[in-house]
Amino acid sequence: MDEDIKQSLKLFIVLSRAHKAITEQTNQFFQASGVNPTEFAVLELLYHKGKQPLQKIGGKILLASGSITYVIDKLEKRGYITRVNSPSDRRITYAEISESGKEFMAEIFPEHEKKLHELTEALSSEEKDQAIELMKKLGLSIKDLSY
Amino acid sequence: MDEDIKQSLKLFIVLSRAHKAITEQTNQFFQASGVNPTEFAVLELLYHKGKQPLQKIGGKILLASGSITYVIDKLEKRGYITRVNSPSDRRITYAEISESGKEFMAEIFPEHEKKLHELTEALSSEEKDQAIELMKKLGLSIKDLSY
DNA sequence: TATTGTTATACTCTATAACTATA
DNA sequence: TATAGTTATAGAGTATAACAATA
Repeated sequence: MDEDIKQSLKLFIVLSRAHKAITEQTNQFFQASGVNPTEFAVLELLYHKGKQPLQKIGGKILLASGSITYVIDKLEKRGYITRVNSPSDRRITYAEISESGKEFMAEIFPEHEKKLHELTEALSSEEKDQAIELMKKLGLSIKDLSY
Repeated sequence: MDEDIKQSLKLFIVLSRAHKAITEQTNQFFQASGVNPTEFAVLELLYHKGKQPLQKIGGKILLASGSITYVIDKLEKRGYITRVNSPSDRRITYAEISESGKEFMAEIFPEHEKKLHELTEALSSEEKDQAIELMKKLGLSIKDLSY
């Protein structure tokens, strides 16, 4: 039992280190591309899932409404997204990725993927499948616990 | 090859989610205990490895020297650590955990471990060993890459 | 000259609360 | 009344640069 607890701590430590090692690299890449991780997350959402109400973006990225306004303002000033009014409910504003934003993502997203591929090449394809299963199981179980 | 790239992206996503799910819980625990993750990291270092030069702490936790001063000031004000001069090199200041800091860690560290154990109980002991091996391999390989 | 730690300063990100407008 | 988004404000945390003390 005591060994089990140490094992769980160990898992947390190696998981954290692996995550940190990867995100240090990706964040550096984001920064070199002129966006921060939050902005990239918003752009990725809009790029892959289409336009979204600001409220919903806040829900996915876990940001308060005032903070969303701030992030969306920045992306809009940079020309990567536009605000679009909802015709059916005039309280709602959508954020939609612009042509310029699409070009930006079309350029950096494949690089991001490629970088991730290189960063994880220590694992074979089989090991990655194993790791995916284990991390999925772990992540999902905790999401369930948090209610 | 294209599938391999998608697989790597998938691994990054599930790894990030699992990590986020866990750290959300641990950070909440830290906050309830009155410290932030950085402060906990410093305390843990001093608790388990003994006193350290401020410079070295900054290296481990990845903080600039000015930021270290800020963090150490906070912990010192709370009475969890003390500054100790080095007799051999008068430029150096050690941070050392105080009795009060030890008591604090003696109380919360086992809780932290227990919490981690509960959070990871979706995985069997064998699965955890697998996950530990995979994450270790991944994390170490990236550290090697970053030189 | 180089290194350690401090000070002063500024910036980024996020949260909170009060507000407007719409429903 | 409740919801969506904005504005104004504040705070935490971090970085940078200039500095003093020491090596």
